[in-house]
Amino acid sequence: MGASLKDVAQLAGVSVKTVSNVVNNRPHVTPAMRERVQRAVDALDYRPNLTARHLRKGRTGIIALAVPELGNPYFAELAGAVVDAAARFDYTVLLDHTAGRREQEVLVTQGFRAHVIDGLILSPIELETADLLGRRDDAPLVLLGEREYDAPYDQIAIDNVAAARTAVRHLTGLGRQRIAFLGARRELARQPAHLRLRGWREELTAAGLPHDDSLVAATDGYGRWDGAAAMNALLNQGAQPDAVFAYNDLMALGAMRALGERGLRVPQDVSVVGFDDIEDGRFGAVTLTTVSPDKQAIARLAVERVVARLTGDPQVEPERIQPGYRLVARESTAPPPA
Amino acid sequence: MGASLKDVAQLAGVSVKTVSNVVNNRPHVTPAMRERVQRAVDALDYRPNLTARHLRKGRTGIIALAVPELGNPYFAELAGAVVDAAARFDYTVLLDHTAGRREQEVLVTQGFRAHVIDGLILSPIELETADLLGRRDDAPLVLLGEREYDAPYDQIAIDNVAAARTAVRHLTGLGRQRIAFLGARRELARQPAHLRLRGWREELTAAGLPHDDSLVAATDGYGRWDGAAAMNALLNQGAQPDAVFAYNDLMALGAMRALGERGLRVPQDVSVVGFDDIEDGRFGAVTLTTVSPDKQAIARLAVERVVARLTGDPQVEPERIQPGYRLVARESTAPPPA
DNA sequence: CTGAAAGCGCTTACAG
DNA sequence: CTGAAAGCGCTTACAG
Repeated sequence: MGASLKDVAQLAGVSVKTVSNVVNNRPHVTPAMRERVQRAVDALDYRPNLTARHLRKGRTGIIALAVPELGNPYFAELAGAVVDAAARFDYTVLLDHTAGRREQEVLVTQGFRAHVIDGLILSPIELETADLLGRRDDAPLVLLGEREYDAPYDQIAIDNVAAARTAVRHLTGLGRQRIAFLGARRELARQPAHLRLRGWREELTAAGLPHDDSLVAATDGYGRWDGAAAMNALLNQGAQPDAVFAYNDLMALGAMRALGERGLRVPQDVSVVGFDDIEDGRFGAVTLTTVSPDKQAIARLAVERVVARLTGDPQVEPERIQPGYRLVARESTAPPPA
Repeated sequence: MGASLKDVAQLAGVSVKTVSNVVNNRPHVTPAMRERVQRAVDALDYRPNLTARHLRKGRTGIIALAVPELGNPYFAELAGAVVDAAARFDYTVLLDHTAGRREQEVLVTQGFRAHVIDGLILSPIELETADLLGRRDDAPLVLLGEREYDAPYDQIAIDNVAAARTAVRHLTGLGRQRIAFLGARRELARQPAHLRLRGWREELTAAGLPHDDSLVAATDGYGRWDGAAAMNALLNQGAQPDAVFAYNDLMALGAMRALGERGLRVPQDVSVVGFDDIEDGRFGAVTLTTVSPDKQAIARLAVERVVARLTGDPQVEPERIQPGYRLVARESTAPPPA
């Protein structure tokens, strides 16, 4: 067991209050006193017990971040950014993953870790508005990502419809006409890809192109494997897309692999656009064009929001904040030969 | 603020002890009493304050995991596995990243989070034995990965020399003779790739091949970009490898990209083997042969070890535990035409 | 089987 | 400017 404040006070021959003042760098302590206490602190290798401090202050200095899947580089990269952003506010990050399952998301949301975390940043997949409305835990909660909720919580998400339209416009601008969408959900009730699918539809309409449902592939998951499977399914059904807009980069990468296995060349035969701008997309045999959300901003805004709720006026209206994004054009949509 | 034990006791008309017993599922409480207390718990939506509980018990239920970089899928995948393994012991995981910098690693190791974490799992890059010997924090520490230390701590790492030899043997078995190694360190003093480089050398010798230092490329980092840069540097110096063994998959992926840009075909012209078995390697245009460490086992062993130190006899000798690995052959080393 | 009380290690009014 | 004391919300011997 380490030394306590009391031990230090005893050794230094002062009260615990004084030691506390020194340890917390409070003013109004004479240099000589500070020096004397510091010597005792060093001698005993004293380190404050944060648990006790937190019990006293009602704060732990820990923010939880709950993401669906750490194996998805998007969330891994985002988690790294959140850890950095939190560090700037002296918060540390406790990591959860929900596997995108509603029960897990609800659990996290209901504060099963009540009192150990000060706030929560959650990127939900299946969570419903009702789950949020039934929430009783009062730790600040900030939502990330494209699911839309009718509940009084801050949410950080880029404008997914507009971003998807930008991606599709990039494709139509290349002269592509049969643009497939990969990553709709089989179960319509739980539709995270909703907004991106809508963007696809809207932009096709704007371009005077039909939106052909036989070019929409549904999946259960959002990994490389799902992308490859969806691509194969489409091709097996006889679809002949000249472009693919995938729900995310992982699926786009899987789709490119599937296209390659069938001898279809990217970008000559099929242009491909993903979403997320994960590092993987920048180093493949064919680099991937993608919609790049500003992850640093997302992380920073989320942390700032949690901290603001923790320290500020709780009556401030919850907001929907939209960080920026940009389209990064790479080889997978290099212009086809004229 | 939520309700406390005391509030519940008051409402139920019993002592806090009894409530505590019920909440903690202790035996010897009559069903009627349990029922009565439970009703009060529900009415007040009482949830125990873990901070207080932990202060009392001296444990927090939190294990820290410190990795160099979450953006590296290997560590992201490993982190996911650690979170899962810890959950089975009712521990949650607090995530740190060190950027592979010695100061950060030392900081983490010296218990700057003393008393908030029960134990630490660290994957060091630059940490030195001396840093470990100077450690004063008494929270259990388990080391991960290939750095070798002469300090009394548990370490979980596959046999890197043997694993590297397996990779190189796979290459020599294909008839390759000029096998480059990517990922040595420029600064020799801090040499994480040490063991894999030794494996490369030993296996070449065993195969009766020279180990040509002009085929060894040094880097500062271990990402895709570093792999591409190292590959380019080698090629620019006039090296003509017919195979590449990279320190990790990320570098191998970067190298493949660089080879492709120069018109060198994988596997026809150059065979490539990586290390880590990250998912990215399974879905490129050319899938990547790799050494696949058993990540589930690594995570499980690390957590078990921390928990054992926490609950068991602290006098047990620190061990070096070697989980399994296997070579996964994929397209990047498909046999060249005879 | 249950109650009253001490104590984990801090911080913070309250005196002096 | 510093000291003595209460209290954050639990758990756990100790009585009864």
